[in-house]
Amino acid sequence: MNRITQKLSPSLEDYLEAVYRISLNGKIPRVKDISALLKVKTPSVVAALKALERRGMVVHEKYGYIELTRRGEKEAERIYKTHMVLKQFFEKVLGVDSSIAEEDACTIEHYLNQDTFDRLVKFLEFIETCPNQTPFWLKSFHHYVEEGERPPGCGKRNGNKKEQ
Amino acid sequence: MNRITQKLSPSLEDYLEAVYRISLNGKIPRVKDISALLKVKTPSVVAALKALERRGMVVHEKYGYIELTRRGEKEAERIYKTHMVLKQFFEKVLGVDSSIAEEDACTIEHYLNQDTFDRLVKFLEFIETCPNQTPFWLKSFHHYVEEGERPPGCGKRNGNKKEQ
DNA sequence: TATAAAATATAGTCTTATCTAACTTTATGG
DNA sequence: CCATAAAGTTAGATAAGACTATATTTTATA
Repeated sequence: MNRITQKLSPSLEDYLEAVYRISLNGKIPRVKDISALLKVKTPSVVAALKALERRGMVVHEKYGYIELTRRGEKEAERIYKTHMVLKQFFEKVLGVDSSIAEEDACTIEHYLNQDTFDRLVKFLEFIETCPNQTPFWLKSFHHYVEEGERPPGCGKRNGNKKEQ
Repeated sequence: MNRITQKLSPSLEDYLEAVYRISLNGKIPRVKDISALLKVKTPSVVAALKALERRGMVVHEKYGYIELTRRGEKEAERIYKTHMVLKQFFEKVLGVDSSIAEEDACTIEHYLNQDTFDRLVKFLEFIETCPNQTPFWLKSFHHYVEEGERPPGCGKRNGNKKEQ
């Protein structure tokens, strides 16, 4: 049976990511752990691992070890990074609850274009490298969300010079 | 056959949105238009319309008119709004190309939590209602993306007072 | 170390969503 | 007004991804 090169489906990406995350936690990934993490039954896991194996992403010996290949690890890393970036954005920028941010990140990670991802990374970078701990505009936005109006002094700088 | 109340699948949401968008353009939606818009074959459209009808979202008479129900229109509106908000964010904030922004919006619209959506709306609102045409920080971000470094004077305000 | 329990695997079913091929209805231009 | 083209529908195939029920293997324990 030849190897399949096609892009992974969202579902298979989830399984791959699960293997990766369990490994990150220092555990040896078992079918049961994956099934618990993704809330699916074990036969679904076995089927998915078989599909991932056909795609050269994991090695899975019957009743035995589950390991990422080089390719699988790189791919899982990419997905996981996207996940973390999205979660960070939802939580830290938009101020969404941690659990909802997690949920959204978990689905959207499969659909974000590379370019969009790159720019989102830059956006977070831009915020983090601000000379202030948290940029004033971001504090203002959070104030705006909580109070329904901009804080005093927000947007009083550059442009709109008449008002300064 | 009883009506199904379950949430629509991403695929059905796409069909519903397609009907809505064609109607918005002042056209009477035809199977062929939907198939062209979504790049699927006409039998897929017919099957989807049947499923949407079972869910009380459209009325479709054989060989005849396709119309949104009240419920269908409300739902389509919600999806379309999400689409537009996402596209706006990708394009205007992140600076992603129009076609990629469209593509990402088109998939992600199906997966965004209400709360995340609400905050994204507020975020765009926050930007649009800035006393300046475009907030300084947003210009700075775009500069940062283009040039690889923050423009002079970025982040020199409030907090970090020692450096001011 | 035999056996029960836990983990894993297989077989087979169901649903969703797509397709192609073939058929039916509607629209249109001589 | 009717022949033919265009549009729409039906039937049947296929693939993915989940499930249940059952079988098999491994592990733990009495």
